[in-house]
Amino acid sequence: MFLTQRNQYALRAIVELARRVGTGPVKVSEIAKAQAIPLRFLEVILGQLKGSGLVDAKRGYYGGYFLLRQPEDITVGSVIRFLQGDPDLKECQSCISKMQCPFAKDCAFASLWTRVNEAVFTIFDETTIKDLVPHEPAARP
Amino acid sequence: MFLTQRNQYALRAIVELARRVGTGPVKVSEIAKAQAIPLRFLEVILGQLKGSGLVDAKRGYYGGYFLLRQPEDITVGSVIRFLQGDPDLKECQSCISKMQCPFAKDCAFASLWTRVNEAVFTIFDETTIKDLVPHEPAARP
DNA sequence: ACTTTCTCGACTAAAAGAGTCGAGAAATTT
DNA sequence: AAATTTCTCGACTCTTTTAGTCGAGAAAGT
Repeated sequence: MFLTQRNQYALRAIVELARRVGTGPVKVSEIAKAQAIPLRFLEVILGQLKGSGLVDAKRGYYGGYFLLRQPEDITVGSVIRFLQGDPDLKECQSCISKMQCPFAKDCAFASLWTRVNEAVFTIFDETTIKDLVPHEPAARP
Repeated sequence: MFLTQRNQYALRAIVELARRVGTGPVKVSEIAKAQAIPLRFLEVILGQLKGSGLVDAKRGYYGGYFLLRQPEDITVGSVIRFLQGDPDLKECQSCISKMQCPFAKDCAFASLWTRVNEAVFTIFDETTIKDLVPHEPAARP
């Protein structure tokens, strides 16, 4: 509803990396399998994610992807902001014409969109990847 | 960002009707002109909106669309909910597979989406169409 | 009758989203 | 060095969604 399939894949891929922190680079194929994401598509997505500075990759036999920060230091907001490449939220999306909005700064729609956006990102910014890593059910003694 | 062009048209059409409350039915062509919305497209949109019980129309010479409630009694939330026809938010959009999510009710993603959705609709539900009607700049004395 | 304006369904076009593919480059192993 | 593994890059296709159009018909008013 708020995120495209692609962006959810990206988020889940990062969560998968977070789950495996400390075990060395994780192969795209492993992530794809664990998260049931189409392999070739995931390659593209992870390639993009490298540009964010949040993850990096290594090639070759022991290659794979890994996080550049601790899961608790990566917010969902930062990931989403990177993926969406901040759109011109300054522009009132609902005004008849960008240049002709007679109410400019006080446009009621603009204010509404801004408030909604802030509410959403408040939540995204206070949620970290660590918060999204599922807790394994405690092993039976 | 959150609403399609179409749904923004719908909201703006309702706002336009609100602006003209008390002046009798408003023709689609007038709304289209005032809000710079493609006429034929707006016809479709308003046709759909009739199903919401928020607006109704009358045909013929003095025909046009009009609100069935006061602008302050129509929330943005109710309009959007109608336009989007509530999607299965109960389903976790981010789990690998709808039926195979191992964390079911406690899935961290599901909780996140729910919270975001609630935050958004809290704002939408406390904003009425009246709030969106622009205040005419006070006439010079 | 005649005009106006909504009404209905089908239809087309454009854009975004999802997913695929082949060939190449860096690491590692043998 | 040769073979293997795995990431890398750009282009490409397929599908779905969104946007927008159109013609003919039905109610309301003059």
